[in-house]
Amino acid sequence: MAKGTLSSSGSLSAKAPEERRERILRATVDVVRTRGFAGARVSDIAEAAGTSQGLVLYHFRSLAGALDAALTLLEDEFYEDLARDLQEQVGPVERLRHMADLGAGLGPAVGDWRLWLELWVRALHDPDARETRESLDRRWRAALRDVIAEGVASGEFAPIDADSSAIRLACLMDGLAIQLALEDPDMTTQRLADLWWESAVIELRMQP
Amino acid sequence: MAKGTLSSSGSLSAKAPEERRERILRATVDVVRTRGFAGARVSDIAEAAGTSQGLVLYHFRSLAGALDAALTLLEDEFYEDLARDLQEQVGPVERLRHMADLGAGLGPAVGDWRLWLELWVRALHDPDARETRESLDRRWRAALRDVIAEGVASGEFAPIDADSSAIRLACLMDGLAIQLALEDPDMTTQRLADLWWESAVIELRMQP
DNA sequence: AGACTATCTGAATGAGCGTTCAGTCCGAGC
DNA sequence: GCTCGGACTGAACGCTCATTCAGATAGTCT
Repeated sequence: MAKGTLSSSGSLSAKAPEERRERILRATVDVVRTRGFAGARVSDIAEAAGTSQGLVLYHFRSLAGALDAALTLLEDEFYEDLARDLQEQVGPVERLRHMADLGAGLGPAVGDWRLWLELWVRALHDPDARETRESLDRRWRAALRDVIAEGVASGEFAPIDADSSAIRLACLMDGLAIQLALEDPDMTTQRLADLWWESAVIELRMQP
Repeated sequence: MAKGTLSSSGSLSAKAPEERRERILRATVDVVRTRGFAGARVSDIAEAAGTSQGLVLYHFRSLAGALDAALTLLEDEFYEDLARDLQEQVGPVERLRHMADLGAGLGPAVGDWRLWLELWVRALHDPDARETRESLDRRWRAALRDVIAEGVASGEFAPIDADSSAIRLACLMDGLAIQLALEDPDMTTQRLADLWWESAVIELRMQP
């Protein structure tokens, strides 16, 4: 047997606790996704993670602690995914087109818009959530603004104000995404991507 | 004394119960506004209405019943306000401009966007709320589409597809409103109205 | 006046749920 | 081998909160 892991009798002693913690965190995200922040119970999380309620409270200090931890996990992953995804694209038009797909949920990042909705409402009453959501939005808008500014500089977009356009397009994405999250009969992922892209084309006066 | 009211000893007997009910309903809306759907307690409603908890449950069958009733009240008032408000304006440009103000909360109607956010999240998990929100959005979009179609017909707007434009502009309004509801530092009512109007001008290719 | 009903109250009930805790299990170091 | 401590469990505690209920009040009809 290889002695790769630290402890002799197996990977349980050193790895298991962290794995467990991770599982609980994932389970928390899942529960919030299906039940919402307001409906998330410790017992739900424990069940989804396949552990006892006690362990959830052992790793995180309270239910609120688990929810907060899940939130920061989401935030970190969102940013990493976004940065990595955008770097893979070349040129502002490509990048912008890709952002349309990301927002629509066609890409791997961004995740579930229902979670965003939940976060927003939590932000109405919880300062921590407010912080998280502001940070997330800032990053998303900044990414958008940078791409737009890049296109303006390269002449592919009209010389508009990148900030105004970014905020408008970001907000439009939010608004479209709401319909998607709520399963509005008039909205699909494809339609979201298309509508948003059309608006971007008009807003930035792109040439076909 | 005038004998205008039905009962002899005063207006209490015939009017008071309905007034009380109304007060409770208003109180429910207020509580949802401040505490959110998830945070609304029977005791909060009773206190805000100046009555006992028992009465809340007497008039509506349960907490959920009170919340539902408050929701339908909102829906009805929204529609009435919107219809009346738009009738007062003449011409599509005027009407559209007015809708920008309404959405921004500058007008009397529409009410508080925080309530809309709450409704959306409730709609994620509650079928009744989903129904209500879909109905509300349909009406709002229909109003928007009608105004746009009117402008297209009169030549004041470019001959675009009224449906697509309506959905885009409606969603943009939602997205902008979220930032407002969440008190995003980059958003004010005025900025919301301006940003939306700019987008409408671009989208519909209005002439200045 | 007396009975009946709608309205209203405040206390009691009981379920649901977060948190605590006493104790088990097991690897690690002496 | 023995102890120590982190990981973990499941039962128990206590609190919050929706709902129930027994009764008070007052208006209405006979």
